[in-house]
Amino acid sequence: MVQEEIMRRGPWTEEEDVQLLFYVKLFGDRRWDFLAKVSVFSFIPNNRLKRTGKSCRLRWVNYLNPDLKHGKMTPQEERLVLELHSKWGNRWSRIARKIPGRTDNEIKNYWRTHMRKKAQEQRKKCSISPSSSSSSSSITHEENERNFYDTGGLKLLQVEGERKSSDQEQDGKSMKVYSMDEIWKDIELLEEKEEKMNKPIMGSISPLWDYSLDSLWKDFDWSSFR
DNA sequence: AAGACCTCCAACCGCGGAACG
DNA sequence: ACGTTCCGCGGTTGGAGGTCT
Repeated sequence: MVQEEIMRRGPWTEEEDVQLLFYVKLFGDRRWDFLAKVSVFSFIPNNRLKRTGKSCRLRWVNYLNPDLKHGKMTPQEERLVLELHSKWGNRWSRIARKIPGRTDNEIKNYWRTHMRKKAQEQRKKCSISPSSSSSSSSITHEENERNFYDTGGLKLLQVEGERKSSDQEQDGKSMKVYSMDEIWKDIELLEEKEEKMNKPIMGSISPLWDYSLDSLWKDFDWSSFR
């Protein structure tokens, strides 16, 4: 299609963000393809959003949505991710739904980088103590690392004695680490503190976000949104 | 100082499934 | 029932910025 040829790709500009916010405000955050198509034919030349519906949705879901938190994962959130991943595996969107303000992409990225680190540390341990890799095991370190991602790092975490395994869960034995209630309580406490101090504890917010997009939120009347 | 390497994360791709005509 | 369109998900990639040597 000719239209696809003029579609922009790559990083979003601030101008595009503003345009997307405008169209989301106008049409809601559901009909992405429609939104993208309509925006291309805008009568206002500078307001034409040359992006696919898919790209628009991604930008909104992962960045522009005002419900999102930005910044580092808190220890509470990290624990929650571990807990939920051990339960559900790589069901990122499902995990994300249980962690307010975090996206599946964010959690996925977090998991990949942090769990890779853990896997590498584990690999080091393996190489230091070759006895641990018995001759009966034909699993290479690379495979081990891959297994770590695929299984949610359960095997390696078991070695570390940090977390319970889903196998155990299936056996009906539950090794208590942190209950969901405890985690949620932790988050609530943290948020309470945050309110009292009138200062966000939940991660550092990107200066760009703070600086340029803040004004956008003010301009939009989110209460009437959808 | 500078090049190599690493980490992080935004964005893309491909696929499956739901919705709709 | 079937084909088409759209949406959402999980996996992957690439670039920017940071750290190491």
